Amino acid sequence: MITICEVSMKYHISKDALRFYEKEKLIGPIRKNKSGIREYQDSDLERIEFVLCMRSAGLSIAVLRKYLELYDKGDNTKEMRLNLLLNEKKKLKEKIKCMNDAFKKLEYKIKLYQES
Amino acid sequence: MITICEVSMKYHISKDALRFYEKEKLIGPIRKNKSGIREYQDSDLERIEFVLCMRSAGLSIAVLRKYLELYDKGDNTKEMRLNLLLNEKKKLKEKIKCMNDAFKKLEYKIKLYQES
DNA sequence: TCTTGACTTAGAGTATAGTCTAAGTAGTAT
DNA sequence: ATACTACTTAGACTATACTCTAAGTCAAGA
Repeated sequence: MITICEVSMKYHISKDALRFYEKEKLIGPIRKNKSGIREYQDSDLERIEFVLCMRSAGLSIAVLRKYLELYDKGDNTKEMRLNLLLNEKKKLKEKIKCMNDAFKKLEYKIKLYQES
Repeated sequence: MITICEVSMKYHISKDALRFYEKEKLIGPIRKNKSGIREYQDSDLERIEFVLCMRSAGLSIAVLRKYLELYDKGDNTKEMRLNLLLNEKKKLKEKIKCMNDAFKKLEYKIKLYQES
């Protein structure tokens, strides 16, 4: 049972973003106390970690919602989920390759500056 | 002397984006013929390649404009340009590391699916 | 009791990076 | 001459992912 403020600090993400992710069904619905205040459980935190990790990899809100929707539908969506993940993995691999290439070019450009 | 259509196909980028980059001062101003049609020179293409490469690395339009602005101002902006590039390189390195971590987690997740 | 501060909501606003539309022009094909 | 196609412009619109605002509730401290 940890508050939105604590979750926000723990993961360096805004409270607004946490509520936004909940509205977009990436997490939650988070349990609320009698005053309507969110109380995050350990299971919520795991899901938040997963979402943040995948977001940092560039997976879109829409793709994550799709995945988590399937997940919540149960076991017979496993193959669809796997395919979705494989597809995202492929895209991510491309992207990383692309960024590595750009990184090398940037390094080279910097080297030229430092030589002159 | 190559047309916007050819440049667009060569680099797999829309004609709108090419005009947008020009408006944002990332490229050009591109020479135009007496009818007002753009005619891209080799030097334009080099700049386009640089811009696309850096965009694929995640450098923002604003950062690129800043860099190219300094570049067009001449030699005494060299140190500022170098610092700008070093800063972007640092950010890029972080981002790539972050994406690699996420990639590994994605792979692990996929492995779990494939084992079950 | 009153104020303070942190929370709540719905919905408006922002930043980034294009993308699309409308209206017009120029050169070519019939 | 007329139609067609590709180009031009300014400016409106879109998608994504938040971020902010306004109005209100609740619990605790002075």
